[in-house]
Amino acid sequence: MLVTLDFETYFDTKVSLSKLTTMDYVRHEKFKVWGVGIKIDDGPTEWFGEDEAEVAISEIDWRQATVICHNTPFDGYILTRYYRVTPAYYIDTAAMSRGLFPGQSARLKDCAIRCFPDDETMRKGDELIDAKGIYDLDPETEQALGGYCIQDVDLTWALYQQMIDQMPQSEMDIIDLTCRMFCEPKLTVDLDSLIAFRDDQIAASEKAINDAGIDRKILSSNQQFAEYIKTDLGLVPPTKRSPTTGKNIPALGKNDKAFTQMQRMYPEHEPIWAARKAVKSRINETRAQRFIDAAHDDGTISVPLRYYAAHTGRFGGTEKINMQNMPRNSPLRKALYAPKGQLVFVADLSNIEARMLAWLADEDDLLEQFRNGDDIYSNLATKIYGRPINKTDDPTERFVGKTAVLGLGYGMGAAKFQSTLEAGAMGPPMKFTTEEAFDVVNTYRSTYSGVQLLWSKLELKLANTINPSYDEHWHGLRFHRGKIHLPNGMALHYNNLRYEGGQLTYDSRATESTWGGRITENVVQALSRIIVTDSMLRIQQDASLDAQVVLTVHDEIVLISQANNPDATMGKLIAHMCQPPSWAKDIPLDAEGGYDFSYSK
DNA sequence: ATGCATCGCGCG
DNA sequence: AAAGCGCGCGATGCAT
Repeated sequence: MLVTLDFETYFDTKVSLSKLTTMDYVRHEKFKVWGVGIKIDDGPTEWFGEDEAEVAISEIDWRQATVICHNTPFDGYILTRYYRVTPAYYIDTAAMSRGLFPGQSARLKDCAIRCFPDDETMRKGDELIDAKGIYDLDPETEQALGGYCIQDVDLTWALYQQMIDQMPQSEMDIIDLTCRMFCEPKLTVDLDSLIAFRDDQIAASEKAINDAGIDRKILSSNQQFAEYIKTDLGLVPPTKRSPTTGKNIPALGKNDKAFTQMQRMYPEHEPIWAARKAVKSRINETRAQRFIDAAHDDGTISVPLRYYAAHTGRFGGTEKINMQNMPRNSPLRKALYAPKGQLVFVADLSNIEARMLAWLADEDDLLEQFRNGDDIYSNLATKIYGRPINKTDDPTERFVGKTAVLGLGYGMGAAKFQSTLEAGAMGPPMKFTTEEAFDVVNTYRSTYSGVQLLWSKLELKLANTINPSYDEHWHGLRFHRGKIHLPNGMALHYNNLRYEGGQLTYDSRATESTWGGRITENVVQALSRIIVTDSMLRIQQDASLDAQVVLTVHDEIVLISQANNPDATMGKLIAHMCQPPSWAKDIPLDAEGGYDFSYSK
C-alpha cells in the first residue's frame, strides 16, 4: 500500500524549520499538527484536520505501508517519533530529485516546474495563506490550508510517478535506508560524557582568554587580531593570497605556515597564541551541544544524512550535524554507542578510490600490487627515492608516496604537491624544492602512464557528448548528451556542456569548468560510492547479520548488530564489502574493520 | 534582523 | 596554459 502524505504543522517566526533542526522543531513545546493530507494508492487525497489526524494515522496498517513524501525525513520523523508508527518503506521525492537532478533545487515548487514545464495545473499554490503564528486555526484558514495540502500531496504523487521509472531499485533502497537512519534511530548517546566534554571546552577556552587578557572579539576576528598583532605586539601580521578572490588576506589560520612560524619565533606571546587557538576551536563546544540537543529522551540520536548531496552521489551532512567529518579521536565519536547487548561495527573499503582509478586506467601492474596486498604507498616511494622503502623503517618517505598516490592521480601539479607536503596534512611537514616536486610528479606520471592517458580519454569522451549523436559505452560507463551514465543507472551530469574560452564548461549552481583530472576524480568517486552503497544494501538485507546500517562515511559503513559472536559478523561484513560488482568483476577489493561498544576506531 | 560570500577546518 | 576532487558547519564581514 502506498501512502502519500504531507503534514501541515504550526510555525511562527521562531518556531520553524528554517530556524530549528527537524529534531528541535518536532519536539518543541509549541509543535502541533494542524492537519495532514493523505492519499492511499491512487485514491483521492483527503485532508484530516487537527482533531482527525491522529485517528486517520492510526487507521493505516503501517506494517504494509510505503510512505511517500517530499522530504520524508521530516514527515517520517513525525510518524515515528510523534505518532509512534513505523512505515515498512520510505520514499522521498526530494531525494529522488537530488539523485536524478544533482545540484538542482529539490524544493517541491522547483521540482514541479522542472518535471511538468508545460502543465500549469502542476504547480504549488503560491497564494499566501496566513497561518503563520496562529496556534488555533479558524475554520476558513484551516480549509484553505487543507486545500493547499491536498495540492501538495497530489503534486508529490505526480512527481513520484514521473521519477520512479528513472530510479533504479537499489537507489530507492538507499533512500529508504537514509530515511531510516534518521526516523528510526538506533545509535545512542552518552549525554554525561558530552556534557563533560562541552564544559571542559568552555572552561579551557575561558582560561586561555583570561590568561591572555584580550577581548574574545579581537581574538576571533582575522582583521582585528591582525591589527592587534601589528599595534600591540609590534609584529608584522602574516598575509597570503586568497585562493578564491586573489586578494591579500591575513594568514592567521591554525595551519597557515607563516603564522605557526611566528608563534615559534615569539614564545613569549604563548598565552596569546593559545587564546587565539581556544577561541577558534569553539566548534567542539557547539558540536557537543548539537549532539546533546539532538538526543531523544530514550537516549537515541537520529543520524541526518543528505542523500546525493554531491553530484557524484556521495552523502552529505544536514540538520546542523555533519557526522561525516567528526575528528578521529574526538570524544564526540566515543559518545555514540550501541544499545545494550549490541555493538557498533565499523568497516571501510581500503584505498577504494585508488583501486578504482587503477581499474579504470587499466594499470595492470598497480592492480596486481593491490591483488598481492602490497603496500602501494611504499612501492611508489621506492620508485621516487630509488631505494627500497617500507612502512616501518621509512614512514616519512612512505608519506610522500601516499601524498603522491592520493593527489597526483587527479592531475595535481608540482607546486601544489610541494605545498601539500609542506603543510604536512598526511604526515610530518616536508620541504621539497620545486625541482624535487617536479621529479616526483614526473615519476608518478611515467610510472602510471595509463592514469595520464585516462585523463585525456575521459575529457575527450565527455567533450564529444556536446555532439548529441555521440553515444559511447566504455568500462561500464556511457557517454551521451552531457552525461556520464554510471553502471547503477544513475549519471554524472554536466549540464549545458560547451567550450567557453577553450575550457570545457558546464552549469551547476554556478558555471564550472572541468578537465581530465577533475572528470577522472568525479568518475572514480561516483563508481567508488556505488561499490560502498551496494555493499551497504547487501549488509542491510542479509537476515543472518541482523544488522542496522546507521551511518556511512564515503568509504566506511557503520552498523549496529548483536554483540554475540562479533568476529563472525565482522567476517560477513568484510565478505559483503569485498564482493566486486558485475561491471568490474576483476577489480581487487579489500576491506577492514573492527567493533566496539562505541563508534571509535 | 537576515542573507550571502568567504574563509577555515574537519572528514573521505 | 594549467588545474587533485568531493562535501557541511561555524564564524566573520558586508550588503540589504
